[in-house]
Amino acid sequence: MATIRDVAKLAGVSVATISRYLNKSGYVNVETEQKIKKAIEALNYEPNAVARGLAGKKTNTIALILPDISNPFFPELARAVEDVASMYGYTVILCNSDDEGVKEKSYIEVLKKKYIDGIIFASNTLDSADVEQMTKKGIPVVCLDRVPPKQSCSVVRSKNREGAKLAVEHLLGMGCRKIAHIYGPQEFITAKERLAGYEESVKHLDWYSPTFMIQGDFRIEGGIRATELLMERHPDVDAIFAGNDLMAVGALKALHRMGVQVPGQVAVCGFDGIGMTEITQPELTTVAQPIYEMGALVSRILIKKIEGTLEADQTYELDVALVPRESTLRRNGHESS
Amino acid sequence: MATIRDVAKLAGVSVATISRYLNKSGYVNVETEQKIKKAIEALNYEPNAVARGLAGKKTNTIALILPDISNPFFPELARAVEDVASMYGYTVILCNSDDEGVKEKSYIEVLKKKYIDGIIFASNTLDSADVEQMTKKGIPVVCLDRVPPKQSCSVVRSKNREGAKLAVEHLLGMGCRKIAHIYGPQEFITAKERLAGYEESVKHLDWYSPTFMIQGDFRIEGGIRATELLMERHPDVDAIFAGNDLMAVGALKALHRMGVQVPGQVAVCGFDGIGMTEITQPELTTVAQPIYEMGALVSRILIKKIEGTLEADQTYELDVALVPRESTLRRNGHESS
DNA sequence: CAAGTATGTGGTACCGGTTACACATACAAT
DNA sequence: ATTGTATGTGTAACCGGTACCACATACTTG
Repeated sequence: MATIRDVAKLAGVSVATISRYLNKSGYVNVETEQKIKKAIEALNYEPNAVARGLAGKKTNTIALILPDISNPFFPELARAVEDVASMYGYTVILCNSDDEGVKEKSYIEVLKKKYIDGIIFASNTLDSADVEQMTKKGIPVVCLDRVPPKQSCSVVRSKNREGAKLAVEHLLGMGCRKIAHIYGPQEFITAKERLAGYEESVKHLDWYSPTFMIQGDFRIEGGIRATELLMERHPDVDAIFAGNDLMAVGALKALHRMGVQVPGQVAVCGFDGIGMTEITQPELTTVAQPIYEMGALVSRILIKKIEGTLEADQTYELDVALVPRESTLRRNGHESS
Repeated sequence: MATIRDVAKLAGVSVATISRYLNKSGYVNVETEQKIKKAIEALNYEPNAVARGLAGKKTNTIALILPDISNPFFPELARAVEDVASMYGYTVILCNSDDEGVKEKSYIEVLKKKYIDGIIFASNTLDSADVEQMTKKGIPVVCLDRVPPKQSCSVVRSKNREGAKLAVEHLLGMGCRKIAHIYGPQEFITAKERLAGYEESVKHLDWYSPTFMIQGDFRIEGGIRATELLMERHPDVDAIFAGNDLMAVGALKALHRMGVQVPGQVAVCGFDGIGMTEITQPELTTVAQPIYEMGALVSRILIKKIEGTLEADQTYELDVALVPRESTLRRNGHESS
């Protein structure tokens, strides 16, 4: 591998000139430029990114810390992040935290040592102190969907509360009368907000009772168990709004096992808009987040922060959209109990 | 951030000694060791990975090049790769090639400049010349499921041909009489081998005809179209073996739309064992590859190659297993045509 | 007692870039 | 003629480590 000094020698100029040429910083004579071009060509020279990183403290690398890439929500997000990053010349490091603080911290340690340019957090646990510490040290951070208590970094999120309301309204519009909610772990702000949105939408209804709200775990298994519990407790529910799609899938599975017709007897609505919702039978109505857009946005924001094009930290709230599918399809408003 | 020179000064020794201490290379007196420890503690010193990379040409970073992380086969794989990598102190860079040679090459360029320690290819296009060129330059490469023509690197794959036979035998055992196959793009060796396995298993049967083999695209959409075509051409098939799970899902969808009962009228079997197979209705029988194990293995092999613990390139063939589920469940052997 | 070996440490070149600064020249404005 | 500004280039320190080599001691061993 040729080095910048080889190029300098061959072109008959100094390394400084080569460097200026490469980075388009400072003056370079047109003729000199030609000579340099030829030399680079001849030597097949490629500047060494590590040396650049050391000298310039910039590695063109960002990290994406998420709970688990095998969670179906994240692949699309990761794809978006990487697409945008590579468009801007950045490389993406993947980290699975399992939502464990210890793992997150240890990743951060390593990433700092590697002069990573910035971090995207789609993982939960770290508090605003951690984030502040990062930004203090000059490492830009952008959070996704999980807000540190005090606003200490840019955040991209979507309208969970509104989404939950959309879901409830849709179900009501479909003629459902008793709508239960399976909510996710309350450490997750998304779970909390969706629950809040649900509660707000239904608390004024005459059938309302806290017993219609059941805890799940944001995974299929938890959706199954919650549904079993729910149907035992309230055989009269005619709709389930799950806090995410995985639990909705669980609900579908559980109902199917119990021989309950979906949407005939019970309608089911999820949240997130992951691809899975299109392959269930019946296909799942869901409140879709613009997952790809979120990833692309979060990536773009991070890069802007890195490159100094972005001033203040900001929160970006993206719209969600109800995607009506078969799992909530009812002919008219009067099939319920 | 403290540097090694700061530590040296505080501990009253030279940087060489600090370096020896850090890397456990060469002698360090026990007392000196104590002093160094204290100094490191006091300064909160963390060795700079980039500087190390430059000096030692080792970055403790590997790259995973795959077609698309949003393809449901890959998240689990990526997770396994990253788990093992992080266990050994390596960091993983994610690259989506979309199976396009241009993108692959451009990733490789960047990765080389970054002194990446090794690459895992789960992407298709590059030929053995490319791979050889890499290994010549000292960058270890391990391929997954996609074999370069000439063995020029270690390969992890699974028994596609045998898997296809398992599938056919299973379907025959379930009493199916006319088994069709939707095969994937023949650029993929996996598609080719599965098709070959199918053909071998059925060609001696009296109903055998090439018209039972239909091209798909390894995605849901292609599975749907292939199934439509197939059912039109052969309304008498009673089983579909799809070359991967996504196409099997497509088959399921298409059959459902046509009002064909699964498994009653047509049994469906997939290949891969992705999570999706458990959420379809009916749940999908599939020939499962040990996806996580494959990822873990490929990662472990790469790291061994990097660290020189591994001598010769080798091909690892992993077993597949038929996972019988509802989509092929038939009471007895005589429901067919 | 001389030579050999294990232990312990420091000096410094090097990895391959970036960049501050000094210096040189050309041309325009005062 | 003098000052100023834009253009163009080179020297060398620096980023923060690694590692080769020289050198100093302390014990063995023949």
